[in-house]
Amino acid sequence: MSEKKRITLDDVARLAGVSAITVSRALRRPEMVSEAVRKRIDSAVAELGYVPNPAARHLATGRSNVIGVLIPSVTNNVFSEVLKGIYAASETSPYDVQLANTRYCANTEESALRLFASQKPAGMVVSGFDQTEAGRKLLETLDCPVVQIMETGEDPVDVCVGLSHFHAAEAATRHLLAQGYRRPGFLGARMDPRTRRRFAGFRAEAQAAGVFAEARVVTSTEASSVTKGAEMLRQLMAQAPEVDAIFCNNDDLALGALFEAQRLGLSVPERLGICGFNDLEVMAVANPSLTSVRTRRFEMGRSAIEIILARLDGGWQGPRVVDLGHEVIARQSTARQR
Amino acid sequence: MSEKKRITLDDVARLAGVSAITVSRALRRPEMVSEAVRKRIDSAVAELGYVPNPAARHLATGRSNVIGVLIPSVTNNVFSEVLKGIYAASETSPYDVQLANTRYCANTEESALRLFASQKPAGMVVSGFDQTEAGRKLLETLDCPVVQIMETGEDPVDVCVGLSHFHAAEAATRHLLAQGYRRPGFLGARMDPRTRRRFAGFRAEAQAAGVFAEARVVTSTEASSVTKGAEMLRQLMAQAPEVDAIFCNNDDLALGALFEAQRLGLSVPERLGICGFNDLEVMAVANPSLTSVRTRRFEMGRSAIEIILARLDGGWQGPRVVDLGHEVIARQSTARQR
DNA sequence: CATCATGTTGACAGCGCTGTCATTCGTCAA
DNA sequence: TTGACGAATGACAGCGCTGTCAACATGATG
Repeated sequence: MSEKKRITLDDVARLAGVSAITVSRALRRPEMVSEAVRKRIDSAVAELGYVPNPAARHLATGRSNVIGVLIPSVTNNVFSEVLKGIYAASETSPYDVQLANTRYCANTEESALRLFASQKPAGMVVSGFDQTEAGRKLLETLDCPVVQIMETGEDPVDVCVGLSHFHAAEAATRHLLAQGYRRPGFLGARMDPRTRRRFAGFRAEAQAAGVFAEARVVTSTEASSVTKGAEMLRQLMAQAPEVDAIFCNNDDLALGALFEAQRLGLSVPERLGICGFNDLEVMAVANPSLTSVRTRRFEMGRSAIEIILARLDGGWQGPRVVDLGHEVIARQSTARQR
Repeated sequence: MSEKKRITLDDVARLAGVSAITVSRALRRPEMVSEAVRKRIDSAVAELGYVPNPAARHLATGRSNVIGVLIPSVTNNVFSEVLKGIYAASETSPYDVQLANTRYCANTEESALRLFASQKPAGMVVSGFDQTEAGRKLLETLDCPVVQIMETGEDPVDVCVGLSHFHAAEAATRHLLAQGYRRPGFLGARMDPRTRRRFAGFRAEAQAAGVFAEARVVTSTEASSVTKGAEMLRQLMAQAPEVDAIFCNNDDLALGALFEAQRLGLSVPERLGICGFNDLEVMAVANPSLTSVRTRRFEMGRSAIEIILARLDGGWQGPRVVDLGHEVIARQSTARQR
């Protein structure tokens, strides 16, 4: 019943009455083959249901059709949006996306990178700018398009697509101050490089206004989560009860903080203003709805792939640094009467 | 500076003073090579930083090192947990996971399957039992371990790991009834096969108790989301205001429904009981905390890969149907005074 | 001492494809 | 008419690895 034998170029060639190499050309650069022959080949391909063997192609060309993607976490909501964009853009391309999880560890990233390098990827997508030195060098010698996502930076390996977390956090803090809050605090979990830059933005803005206090900062090295947000708010209220607003380094923390504030009987936004980061879907629906900073995660993933495809196709005319920007979405959780 | 040349088996062989094939063996079946030679080879490998070329191996063996994973959605929280399990279990193995998105469409799934088939995957993970006929046949002739995840079924292609959505929904409904709710409703988005089975479980249990009413069912073909949950509750309250409890086909809907209930001034759990499905992390922290049905999604992903690895390694002694079960986690949102 | 099983190593071909030539043939200018 | 040239096609080798089988050494056996 099931024919186990693989259908090869030769089979197609025989059926079409041409040589294998011509079939190969007809498939890859149809313009090099006369129309008559191309038609014969196309119908032979269809008749036999021929599918090229990527491994053989890889071996012959020394190039794989893999686009490697290095992200710190598969589960984090933020990255899952990015991934969605990546898959959306790559689906119709002849390239395969291959994911590796760096777990927020530069060394893990480096070894994953090394593994990808051995496959001669068609392109690479990596998160941020905080590679190890060897990792960075590896990326530079990879000889394929490399897109750094999640943030913007001065000197990308090749191209980067993201936003300035520092500026975004500044804007969020500015919003809190504009709403009349005067004793802002900060909740930050995981404290990866981008979280740290957000903290720096918060601090810079708060210090400029003369309202920064170390006691109103609660951080954790653990992963962020809704539960964590609740815990951290409790801790913050214990150590700095005067706090009147919080900037959370992401939406999970903000949501957890909201729930906990309700349990503690702190009215939001009157007694406590809450601002998250990323603007996950839940923020708009929560009760009260939660202020957040919108980041364009889906677009980040999508353009990363689109840039790679454009590069591979000859041209990418865009700039080396693509800033997708940010937008503070003010909602009930910071809508205090001034 | 950067040596572009690939290091091959031959290079290692030359340095170790043996033939290429011996190096190949030392790497794949060390027990077939004498200890002295193995040591020389190992140090040559280390010295040169040799990394095997998977494409060449694939071509020579006719087998790739790819484990194909077909899931309906990359973003859905449920699958991201499963993915995490998959990545966790495959990370240390020599196999590469490759993902394809079926978008809840059997035809998309079939063509992805066809693509994978052409790569001779080492193993396949697919979601559920609702393949097209051709898809099912393809899986059967794939000649590699195939694990169906997300649900249990009578006749898996090979092995399946999941739970009975019907029974889980029955249990949730039983819980609502045991809490004294008498006019239960159902909120269901996306209505994929598993959602439908959950609905069937809800209906069966409600009908058995004589409390099922078609008017208290709200469904949608759109994807589920927190926003959707809010919308659907509003619709339900409009068309069947007598409803006193809802079973939501997943947690996003339940959370959205909770927020909307608060906005509508419906007290939870007194006026309205809410039960979700999957027990995402947020359920325990919400205020009030939300009852849900815990499913072991991480384990599903992990065991799928473990089963494949065991199969490839010679033996998988376990059953063909692995039921990971379910557990109703009762929380405040259904804790009504009887 | 011949015989044989066992353990270790190597030679060789070939997986399916493509890069690099070489070849053929028709066309057009001189 | 001739030569030159470009377009279309093909022959061949080889990408890096492994399956198969042969060769060899070793020590046990009769």
